[in-house]
Amino acid sequence: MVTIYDIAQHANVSAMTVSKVINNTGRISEQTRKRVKKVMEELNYIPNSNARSLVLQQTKILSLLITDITNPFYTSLARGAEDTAKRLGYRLLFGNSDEDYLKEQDYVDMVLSTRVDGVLFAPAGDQSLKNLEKLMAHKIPFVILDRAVPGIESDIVAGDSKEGARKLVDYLIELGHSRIALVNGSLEVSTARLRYQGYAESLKLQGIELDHELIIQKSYRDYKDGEYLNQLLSNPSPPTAIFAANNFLAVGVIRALRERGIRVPEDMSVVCFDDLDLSSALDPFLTVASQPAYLFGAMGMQLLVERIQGNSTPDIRKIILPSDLIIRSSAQALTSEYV
Amino acid sequence: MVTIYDIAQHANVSAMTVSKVINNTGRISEQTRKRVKKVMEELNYIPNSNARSLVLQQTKILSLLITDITNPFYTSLARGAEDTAKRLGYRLLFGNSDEDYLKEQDYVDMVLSTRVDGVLFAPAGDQSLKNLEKLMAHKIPFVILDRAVPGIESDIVAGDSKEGARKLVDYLIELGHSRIALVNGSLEVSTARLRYQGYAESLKLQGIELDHELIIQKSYRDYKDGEYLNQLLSNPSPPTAIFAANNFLAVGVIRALRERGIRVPEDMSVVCFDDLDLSSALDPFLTVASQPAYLFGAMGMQLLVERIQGNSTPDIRKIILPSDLIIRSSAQALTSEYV
DNA sequence: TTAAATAGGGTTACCGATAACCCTATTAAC
DNA sequence: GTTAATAGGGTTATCGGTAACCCTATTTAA
Repeated sequence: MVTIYDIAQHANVSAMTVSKVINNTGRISEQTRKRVKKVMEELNYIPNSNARSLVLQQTKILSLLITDITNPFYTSLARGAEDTAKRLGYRLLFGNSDEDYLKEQDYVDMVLSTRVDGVLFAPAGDQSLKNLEKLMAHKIPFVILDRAVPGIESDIVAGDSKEGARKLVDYLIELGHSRIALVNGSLEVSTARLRYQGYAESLKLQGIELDHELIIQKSYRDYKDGEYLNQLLSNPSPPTAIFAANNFLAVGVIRALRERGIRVPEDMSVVCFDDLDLSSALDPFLTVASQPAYLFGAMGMQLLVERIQGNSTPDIRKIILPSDLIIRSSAQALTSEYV
Repeated sequence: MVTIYDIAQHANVSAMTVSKVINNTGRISEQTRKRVKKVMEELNYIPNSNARSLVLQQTKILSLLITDITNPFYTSLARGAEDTAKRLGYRLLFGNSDEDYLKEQDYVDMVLSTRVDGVLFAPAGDQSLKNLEKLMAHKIPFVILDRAVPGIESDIVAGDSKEGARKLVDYLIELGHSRIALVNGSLEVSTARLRYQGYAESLKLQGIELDHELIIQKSYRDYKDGEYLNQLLSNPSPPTAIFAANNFLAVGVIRALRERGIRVPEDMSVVCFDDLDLSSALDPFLTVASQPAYLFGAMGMQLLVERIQGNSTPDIRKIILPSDLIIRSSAQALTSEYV
């Protein structure tokens, strides 16, 4: 590999002069500058950012950790983060925790040893606390995305899960439903808790009693097994609508319903959090509370870089992005079947 | 940040001894080893991989470049690559070219300055040649994914685009269609060329004349504008089926058809390359030639690491993964409307 | 005319880790 | 009892780049 010393030799200057040309610092005559640049091109010089990082104590690498790279919500978020990072002159190291604390921990160690300048962190859940504390202990700036973690005070970009849930459940109630099931993620995840709260509040405000028999808890990821539906359906007074706490769970619910010969929305209404992008483009079917995923990434990155460059207030900033009720056809009025 | 010198001081040994403990090299007594390890834990030591990379001349970072992070094909591929990289002890730097040669070039420069050990490269198209040559000039090992680039001889993992296209078109012909349109990606992309060839061959073998009026060329990404459909539909003898060269194009085609009040499959059959994962799970609708995306990433990564570690033959390896015809309901027999 | 300022560029030490080699007590061998 | 091995650990140079400081010739100001 070509180094500044090679350039220096060919251009008949010192290595320091080459460094100055590269960084546009110091005093260099136009003549030498041109000569050096020419040699750099001829030799195809590419700076070694490891060496540079070592002395500058900054890598210009940021890192983005998401919990599921196959979920369209996170890929849109990733695109927002990447676009913004690039615009601001940073490289981006991706990581995928698969909702697994151990993978997350591995990833944190890796990130620390890479000495990244900052981390955009979508936590797997409350137990991510330990991993985030590790980042803090090493003074790595980070911004949390999507899921708050109790015990951590930091910049955060999240959605309004409670409000979104309320919108969805309100909508179902408006349609005449009162037996509404909730298929939720783990309560170790803040968004699942908030969506539960939104669900509960909405019911309460409408005078509908909360029935714990109608609440299922799963993981946001394992949507394939629809076993739990049997429990819901064998209820003496089964639900007429299901609120799935995220897109994957909704897909699981709908598949499982269809396998049992239950039609959506004719026999069962289904709504969920997070849109399905391509799916919805292909077939506008699912009624959802859609979150501006791209913005999550873009704004998070913006906050992170501001924090790193020190041109943000020391105050912690919490950005809550609204979600949007998109009414399509997976839920219908309960009375319509009698029409 | 804690360094080996801090550890050395606290443990009352030299920095070299610490290094030896970390790497399990040299001769160190069990006693000192334990003492050093204890200090490392107490001080929360994390090795600086930049410093290590500098002297070892290897970073243990690999890089994955894809052309569209929102396309489920590439995210599955990415997951395969990441899982495998992790298993083999490498970190992964992601990049997203958005099918743009310039972004791709930026990314190559970044990758070079990071001194990654190797690159998994899904080229934007034939003009990626220049970017790949740059990697070669700097002796960075790489494996090409998905799209061959004329002029580059390297390890590659790709799908059997011609065969997949043939299967799809054969199937349409079997269903009685003979006016079959092709909505293709840019011919600067090898997969688009091969899918065209498969299409053409299939028609020829069945004695159907190829009609250039039925062939549309777009980019794999810009599926939103359905303008071209007007051209197809105003044909004196319009198509009864459309073969879209990838999933995004198919979504665009179907949306545009529906906007025009044309039903799929009743009025128009549609098939395409690449599955839609979640979409298909939700609603098994699109008939597709599905590629094992995860395997693309996993095998590519495997090849790359073997190449880097030098335990592969010097011969170039080309792995062609088959695609699978999945018959669902977006295409139907032409005659059925007369039934 | 002379001192001070400036332009243009070089020296040196250091970032954190490792390779290659060296040194000194023990221990083993004869 | 002496020599050769070996265990256990230290020294030094180096990876590629940059900060801080230094040096010298020319220019500028008085």
